[in-house]
Amino acid sequence: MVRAPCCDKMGLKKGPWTPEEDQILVSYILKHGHENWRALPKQAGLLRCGKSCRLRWINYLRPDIKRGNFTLEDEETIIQLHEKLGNRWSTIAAKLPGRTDNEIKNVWHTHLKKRLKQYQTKPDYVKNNPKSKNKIKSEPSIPSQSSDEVPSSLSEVSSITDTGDQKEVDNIKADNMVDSLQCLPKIDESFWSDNSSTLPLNFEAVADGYRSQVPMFSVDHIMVAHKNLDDDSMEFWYELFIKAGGEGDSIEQL
DNA sequence: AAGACTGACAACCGCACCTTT
DNA sequence: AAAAGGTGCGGTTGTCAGTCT
Repeated sequence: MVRAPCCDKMGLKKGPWTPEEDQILVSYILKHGHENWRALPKQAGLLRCGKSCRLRWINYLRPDIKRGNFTLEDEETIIQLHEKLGNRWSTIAAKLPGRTDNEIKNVWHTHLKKRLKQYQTKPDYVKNNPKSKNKIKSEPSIPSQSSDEVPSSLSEVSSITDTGDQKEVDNIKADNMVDSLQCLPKIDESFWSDNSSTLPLNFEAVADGYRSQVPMFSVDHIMVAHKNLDDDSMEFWYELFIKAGGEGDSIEQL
């Protein structure tokens, strides 16, 4: 089946997104969700293709995205998973909540691949001598082939990919999704009246649940969903929230 | 000071898979 | 069962800021 690229249509904008476009997209998704990416730009009044909107939302605008530097632990996880899974960035991203496949892919190509290469060219006595560990503190550890030293989930993935059984890999993916969803609270009335500090930060899921169950956002819910945001980000999201039809007090009053 | 180079990251493209008709 | 359309994924490119010469 041959399909014309969706952006070939005349008049569709390409390239970097402007803050105005971001605002339109976020505001639209907060209000209506994203059931149909292809139809979304037209309905939202954006001169972009659906694919571009989806990418922008997933890689940049989604509120549950962790911005900023990767920790050493994150980097080690990526290296280990890459060792097991290869370039399956979305599967790797599923293991790192808040990180996107694109971000991980970029980090791999710009930092980790290079660093791993440097590490692998180090003499064996540097790699193997425990006393030299401090000297190479910033270097990622080479993943062990021993299953004893690999987290159970990793050895599981390893054994599955070794057999090349795609179905089982997909099952693991699905399990990861289930794990993520289990971290979310049940969204009912008590959820919205209880500002528990253990609430998750997956705003997309929270918003989806909220949209389907409650008629209008309240600023308390945004605060709950975004309790990890700094003041500037909070203000940004609050403005969008109000534009999307939300109701509530100003941030300063909370 | 200015042009060249490099690294980081956002965004695009094409393909494959999945779902719907 | 097959065609059509939508979505997700991975590879690649484009852009921009910082550094070097």
